[in-house]
Amino acid sequence: MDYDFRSIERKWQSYWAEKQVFKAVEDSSRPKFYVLDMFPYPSGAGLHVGHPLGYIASDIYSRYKRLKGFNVLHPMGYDSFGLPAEQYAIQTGQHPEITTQKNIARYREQLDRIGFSYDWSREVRTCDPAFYKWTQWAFLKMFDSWFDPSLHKARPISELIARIEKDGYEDITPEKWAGATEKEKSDMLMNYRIAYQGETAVNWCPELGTVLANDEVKDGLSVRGGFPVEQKKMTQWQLRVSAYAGRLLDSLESLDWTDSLKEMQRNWIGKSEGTEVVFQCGEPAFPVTIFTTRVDTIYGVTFMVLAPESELVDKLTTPQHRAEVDEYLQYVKKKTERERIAETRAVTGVFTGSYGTNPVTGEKVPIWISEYVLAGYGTGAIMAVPAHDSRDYAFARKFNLPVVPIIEGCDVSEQSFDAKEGRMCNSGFLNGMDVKKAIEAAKDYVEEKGLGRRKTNYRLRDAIFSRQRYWGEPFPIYYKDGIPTPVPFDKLPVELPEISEFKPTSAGEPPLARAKDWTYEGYPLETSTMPGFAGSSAYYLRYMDPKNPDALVSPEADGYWRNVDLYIGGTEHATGHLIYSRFWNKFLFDLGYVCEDEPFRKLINQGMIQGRSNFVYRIVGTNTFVSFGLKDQYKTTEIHVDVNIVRGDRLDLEAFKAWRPEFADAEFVLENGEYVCGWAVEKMSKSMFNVVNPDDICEQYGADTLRLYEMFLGPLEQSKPWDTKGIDGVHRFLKKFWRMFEGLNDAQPTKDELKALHNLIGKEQDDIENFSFNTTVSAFMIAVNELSALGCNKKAILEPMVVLLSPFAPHIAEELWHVLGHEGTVSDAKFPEYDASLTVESNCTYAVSFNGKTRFTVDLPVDMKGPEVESHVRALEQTDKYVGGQNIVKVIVVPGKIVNIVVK
RNA sequence: GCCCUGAUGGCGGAAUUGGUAGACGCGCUGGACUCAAAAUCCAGUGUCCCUUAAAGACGUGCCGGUUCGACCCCGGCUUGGGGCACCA
Repeated sequence: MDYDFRSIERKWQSYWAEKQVFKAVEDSSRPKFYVLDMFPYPSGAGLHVGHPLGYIASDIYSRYKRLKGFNVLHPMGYDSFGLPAEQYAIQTGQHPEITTQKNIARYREQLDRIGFSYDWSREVRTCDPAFYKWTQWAFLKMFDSWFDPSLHKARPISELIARIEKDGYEDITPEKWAGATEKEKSDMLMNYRIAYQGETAVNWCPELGTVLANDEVKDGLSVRGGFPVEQKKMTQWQLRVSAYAGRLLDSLESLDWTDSLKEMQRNWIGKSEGTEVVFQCGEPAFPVTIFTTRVDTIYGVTFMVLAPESELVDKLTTPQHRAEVDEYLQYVKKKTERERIAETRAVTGVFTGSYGTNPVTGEKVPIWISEYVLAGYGTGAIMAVPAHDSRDYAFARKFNLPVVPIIEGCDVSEQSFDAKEGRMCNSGFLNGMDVKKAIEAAKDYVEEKGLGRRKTNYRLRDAIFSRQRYWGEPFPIYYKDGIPTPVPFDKLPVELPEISEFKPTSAGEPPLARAKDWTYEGYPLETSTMPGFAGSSAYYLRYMDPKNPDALVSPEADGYWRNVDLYIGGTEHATGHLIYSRFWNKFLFDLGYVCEDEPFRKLINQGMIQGRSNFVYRIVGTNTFVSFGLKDQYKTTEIHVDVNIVRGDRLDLEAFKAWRPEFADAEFVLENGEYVCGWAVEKMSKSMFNVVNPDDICEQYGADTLRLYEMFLGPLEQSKPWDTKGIDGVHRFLKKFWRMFEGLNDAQPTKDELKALHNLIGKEQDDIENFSFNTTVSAFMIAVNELSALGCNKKAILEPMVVLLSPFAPHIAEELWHVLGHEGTVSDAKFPEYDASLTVESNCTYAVSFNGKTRFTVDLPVDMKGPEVESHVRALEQTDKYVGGQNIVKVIVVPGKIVNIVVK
């Protein structure tokens, strides 16, 4: 009987689907385990062989956990709102809904062929109104909340109102509040809401006609599409993510994520502890607060700088300098973000004509304006210490401002001295102190004298939440007499309206402005939509209770599944989705809707699978192609050739002629009768003709082979090129395993057979827990080689082997499970018990050497590990028989060979 | 510029974390089976010296150090990948 993987896989895939084998049901008698994949955006191109890598890994882990007795939740869905579908709609007029549904169907088909153990009854789609109802709900909850800085958590806005009415809050007195109009009250509260509307400089992408979040922009270009992005001041919905910066940073500690990913988040959040200091500025003088992390350098201040966008610019510009300043502001305004990056570190600026007073020295320093100071960070104003800050230094040199060093012996003739080391000088009460001490002493001094206070700043900005687009969640907000007002919860969802065209209106309004009757109770609804990350921020919660019409997730379901135990996905979401989701979850946690503060306990980033491209070499001016080894004898051009007509770097000549009409009459210069192609590792993409479709692999080798091979390719977290060449090895292994079931018998296993099996059990358990799937596959091959060399076809050995294989190659495992005479499914089996004593021989004689010379022999159990052997030999030492009273420092064992004893 | 991260045969990669470097797979070479091919099986396969073997020497990007012992730890480079980049 041959290994007919096609019919086996078809059979078991439909069995799993019909019997709903992987349906997860809350069950408090069993421990839960939640394994999640980052759900895909269903693009038109379909899946290539690189996409399922993480899905296969998470599936193996899920199936393994099931064998270990866990109640596993392993769902899948689609992140189905987004720009590509809408861009496609604008070009073709095809409704995004239609293309999205089509792409989802195609994705599902491809996923199903690989044999995943998803509970499809829990599928979610972010573009489904029943799903985005809860995205809108969360937004309204944020609108209806404020961040209480004394509690460090979100509270209902009603509590803030009560507090204002009673005692006032910040600059809102009870009298001011009582006398305000509805509109004025709404404006005041906007400054505190977690979801709020505010005017800020935003990333505006004219080509896409929308604003973008910081993580959606790279090098001044949009991540989607690569279009230029410029800074523009606009009123937009925003989420007060920055309020959570401290908590997002602190609880990073508790997460089981890779260091590099945590580091990326730390950098993105960008905590810096410093001091705010007040300088009296202008004429007549008024206070200006600056932020610095180096108050200790305050004696070295020789000028101040304002951001061009700062409100202080206008106040501090003297009439004599007005024209010059205006000209500079115009110049800055015209520049796009991209130009700013292109002219890196071009030093520009202008003098305001005003002076500020150093509160410590009483000295007057000039106030300048420069684009190197950012309006959005700190206070938009700085004190400049050119001797000890490289940016201030460059500015001082350009505009001939004085440079005053305040650290003993530092040389500032060529560059600034930025290091926080040395001894202070020229600094009054700080003189003689070590810099690190001086930083603290200066902070204390400033606070004591009432000149300023300690302050922690974060780089993390609030998230811009509006997109001037169609294919996203509509805001449940309408404008009643110009006041943003929430649509009541029981009227959610606010469904996306049908529109005729998906472009912005000619007046530049978002596409929703085209919708007929886009109103609520006669008032206009918000016309922008939510960004892509809105729908993906809480989807993992919805999987816990996907059909619930009354809550995002019921307290029962949430209390059982709690949070994601294992999350697998790409590193590209490090500063986007993974920050927003954590923020979103913390917000819901504050309000008591979820029971865990963090959404993803452990996170693994799978590496990318790159493409391996092949090339042919056409002799210039001909239609003759020369083989790789001979190409240097001719003048050739390198042409990408479809990797699917190349096998082992040998070109299929007939397939090549049929590939493109222009190659139909191609001629070849061969070496040893073959055409050898060149190759290179590149990104997997259509244009490189190196895309390998998982469907083709499933057709040719089967899903089990694909799964094993993707894991065998290398460590999960590492990027590696796909090379179909090696796949025969794992396919051969499966065939070999299959053949072992011919002549199955009930004989008692021998010791060697048991050893091979238990070695594998131990190895697989360790490896899977460490996500080292590639070495597990190797271990399997070793075990099967050993067992087949022993001629083993005994049930007692093969039955546990089938269970061990089932997470990796589930289809063949199910089939063999039935060959062994079982009913039901192998996923109901138990993971075999590991008996360590079986994997080793009882005793072994070692030569004991000291400094390379054999001293004596000793009998030791071979499974003794280093420390055990050490204590064993130490015990021998007590008898004074072996080492002659010398002190043993360390004992090293190499099985079957030498024990090296280090003595003192 | 700063922060992560990697570098091991012809190739993908192992190495119990300081203890036999190169597991496993691919490829290659030779052999068995076959009229032949495919499939399958067996043997060999880091480099150098050598007709071969034994034996030996060398060998984990480079230079140096610690150690009885280093792919692993320390210092200094070279280089691939990723992230951040006027954040005061």
